[in-house]
Amino acid sequence: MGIHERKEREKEHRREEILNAAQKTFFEKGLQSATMDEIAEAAELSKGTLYLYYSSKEDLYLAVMMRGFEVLRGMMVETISKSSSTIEAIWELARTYLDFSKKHTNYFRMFHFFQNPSLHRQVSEDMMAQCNTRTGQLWSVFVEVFRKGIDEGVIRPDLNPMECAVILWSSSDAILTRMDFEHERWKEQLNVDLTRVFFRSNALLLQSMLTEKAGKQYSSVLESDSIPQFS
Amino acid sequence: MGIHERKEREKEHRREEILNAAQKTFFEKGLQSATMDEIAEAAELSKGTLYLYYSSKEDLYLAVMMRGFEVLRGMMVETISKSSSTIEAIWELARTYLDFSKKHTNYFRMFHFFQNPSLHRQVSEDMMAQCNTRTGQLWSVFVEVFRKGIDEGVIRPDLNPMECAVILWSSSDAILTRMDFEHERWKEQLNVDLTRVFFRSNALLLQSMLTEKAGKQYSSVLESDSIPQFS
DNA sequence: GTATTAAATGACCATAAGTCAGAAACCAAG
DNA sequence: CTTGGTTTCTGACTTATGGTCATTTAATAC
Repeated sequence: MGIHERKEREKEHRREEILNAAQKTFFEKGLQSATMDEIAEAAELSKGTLYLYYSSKEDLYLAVMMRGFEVLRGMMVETISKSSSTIEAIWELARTYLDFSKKHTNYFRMFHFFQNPSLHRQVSEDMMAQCNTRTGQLWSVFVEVFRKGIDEGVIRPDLNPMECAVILWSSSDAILTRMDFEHERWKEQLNVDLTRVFFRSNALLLQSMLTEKAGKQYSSVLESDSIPQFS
Repeated sequence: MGIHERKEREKEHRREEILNAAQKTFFEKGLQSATMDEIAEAAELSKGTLYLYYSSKEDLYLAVMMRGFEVLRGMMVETISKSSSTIEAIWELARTYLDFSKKHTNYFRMFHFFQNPSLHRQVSEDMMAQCNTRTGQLWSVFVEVFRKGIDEGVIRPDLNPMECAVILWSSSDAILTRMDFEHERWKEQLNVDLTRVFFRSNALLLQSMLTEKAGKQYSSVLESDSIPQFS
């Protein structure tokens, strides 16, 4: 009988509907200000039902956030497929994160909640484990590119691909976060264009990561005073 | 008459006592879990009184955080005074931030709440302005060192001191945050030592920031596979 | 048609930030 | 010392909200 299967599908569908309602509400109001009653109303369900599918507001928030991981991963994979060299791929992956932070700011902001466990109050072990698996997938995309770069002899062999990934990603993330919240303030009060700083920072890091050989090839691009352009 | 002055002093003293109680409570429980009733009890005052001195829990939290700014600024100024060259000063300032994040983790974590306005619900304009003034003081310490480096010809003249400061600070901050929350996970599951990554990241950035002349002088230090050591 | 299981409900509970009318403490003047 | 006014403090109360659970409703099996 297919009844059991149909019920499974309906259950999954309900989970998705709740997620849609939650996403809409969280995007509009943020984690703190969105209430479970609002989400329930948006989902046309009672509050109690939400708790049959997600064990806390924070879990629900992280479930929405994971959609962001998927979006970002898709963008990253596409970027890699379009790049014609490993160095270009690394450069463009960082730019992809910039694009993501601008087009999907709501997801981008959600990441910070996940990354800062001191903000967690009701996050379940299970949800945390799921999120960690997903971030692992993201990391591996990025790490692989560096590994390839080292194999090809364009990235310094004394560097560890994982280290490179952490360094470039962390620095990008930090600047994008600042950009998100204070782009105007820095621009107007301090005359600093954080977008420019973002590319500058990546150029400086990448420059130091290149082998001597690759350095000669790419130095003119990376040292340009305008934003480096590969393609 | 000195009555008015005495009352002012007492009022200031009360403010400090409340801050002490709040610090103790926030350090133990964090922003979310600490309650105003607990803080009131620790301060041996009623909850209502707290609101005569601070207009919200979040304002009180930020008031505690600003003590952290002062501690960090003191450490930074001392580091500069002990450094025998500008490059060493830059390097050691980053290390100082590492030390701060380890010795004063509670303050360090508070900084993230301040830097992420999407977490703010009841922060007053006034408190925000005070915090911004203080961070401005911190930035200027760091920016001045870069300016000096450019003047001395050891930092590339095509770089802007403010940009350099943002880049090095942001990247340090991001790695220290990861270290704070996931040092063990990265060490054990991925065999990545984030402390090493921290120094690596700074070495890579600083290397690219140096002028050719200074590069020759410092390259051996910055390219060493162990943690660079200036003094 | 009836029993059993699954899904959904919403009144209810507990917690906690913030308020405010009144109490208490303090002070100056007579 | 007393009185009246001012400042400071209090804690019961209001309001908001995350999470629960006994009960209802719906679906399925027999």
